[in-house]
Amino acid sequence: MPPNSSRTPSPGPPAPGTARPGGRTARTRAAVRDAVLSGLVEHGYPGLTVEYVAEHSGVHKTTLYRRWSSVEGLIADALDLAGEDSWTPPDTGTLGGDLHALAQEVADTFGDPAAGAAPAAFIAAAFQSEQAAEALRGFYAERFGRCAPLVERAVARGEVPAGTDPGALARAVSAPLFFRLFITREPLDRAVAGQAADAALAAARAGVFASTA
Amino acid sequence: MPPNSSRTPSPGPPAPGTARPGGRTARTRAAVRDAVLSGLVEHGYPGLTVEYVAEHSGVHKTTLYRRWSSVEGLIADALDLAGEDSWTPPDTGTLGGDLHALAQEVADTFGDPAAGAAPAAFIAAAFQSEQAAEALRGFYAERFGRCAPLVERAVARGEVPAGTDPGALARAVSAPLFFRLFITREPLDRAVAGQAADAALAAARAGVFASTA
DNA sequence: CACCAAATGCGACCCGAGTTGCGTTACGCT
DNA sequence: AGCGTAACGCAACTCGGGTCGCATTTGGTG
Repeated sequence: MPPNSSRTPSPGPPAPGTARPGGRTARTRAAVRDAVLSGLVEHGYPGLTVEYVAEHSGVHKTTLYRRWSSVEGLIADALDLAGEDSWTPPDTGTLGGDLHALAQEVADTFGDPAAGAAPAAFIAAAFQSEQAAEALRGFYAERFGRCAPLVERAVARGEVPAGTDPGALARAVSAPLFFRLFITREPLDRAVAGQAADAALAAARAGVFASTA
Repeated sequence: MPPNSSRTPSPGPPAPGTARPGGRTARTRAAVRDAVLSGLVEHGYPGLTVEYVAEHSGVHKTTLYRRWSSVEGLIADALDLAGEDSWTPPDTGTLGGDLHALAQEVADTFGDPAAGAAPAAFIAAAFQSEQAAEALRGFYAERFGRCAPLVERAVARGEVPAGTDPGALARAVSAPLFFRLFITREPLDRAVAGQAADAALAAARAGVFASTA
């Protein structure tokens, strides 16, 4: 089973038996996604237009509207691609170290305009289209799932209570950072990232994220 | 000094001595802001158009573009109005109670589509225009400032260490909620809100938000 | 290899957001 | 009360996003 879970009928490898998974369609899709990503870093989300993608991908405007229907659809598809990477959570030996590394990773990503443009666009697109919102939801669910081993190691070491919810802890680390970046629009430095990690760690130790006492 | 701090030259009561703070301009501005808010709850941010505001406010399209320049400008101005309310943080007698009440308030606001439409639009607009982003920044800075007494009371009661940063604590409560709402696009129930309050409380007790030890 | 359907290319068209120039109204001041 | 100017109303225009109908290519299939 391909990492692309099904969504709307439009994009994605059209189910291994149906239609034509052939070469041209795949080539088109890849070219389009490259153009979308380069467009995002170049003009940002507000400046990304379907016509730009058409020119820089060699795919006709009509085709883009037919298969992706809008800029948000293009971004949602690009998000699927982004979710297929091989990222794994840090493993420093201690929970505190892992959480700090995780927070710094987020801070560094959005500190670099080029690296942060695409993720920011994904979040912005979710305001405009339910399709993009669902893609985001799936992306983060899968991403937080990858953090489970990190928490299990900490439980095994006795750093946090048994029954600690991995997802809740992972979310607790990221939330303050994204909050500052995209809600309150405040600057994000390493001190804030460290504080977020510390706060999540303290809450986890107190058993706030443990289901069974 | 009016609660409207100055920003771009365009909107806002034009400084009590200059130009003409007169009746028509003020009436126009009020009518426009009403139309913006009703438009947001009716069509949401993606569907809010300048022309809609023109029709429902009785103010001509040209005037809107002249004074606010775009939909994002209109929203930024409406945000200033929203910041002028008389909201005060809860006071239940205990820090835990206050934080829980705060979290529930956020959850309830965004649980109601009508009440949540405008705030969500403000956040969305900040992705499109720096003017809206700065308005948001100011709004939340002022809002978190109002939470200072809440934390001071807790310090006086000995519930959290002296030197606990009020802003950091207030942010810690809201962050997980907004994170779920607008970043990961996950549903938000009362249990999650309660957990956010508990996590912030645990971190505060552990001294994570205290500057001096 | 020939055929059919899916997928793409292509240009013309429509519509609405945003702009411009000018005339009109109303506020503020003497 | 009367004047000057800021603020607003108005209609026409431009321009780019998005759509439509049809021709063309591509890939799977018997």
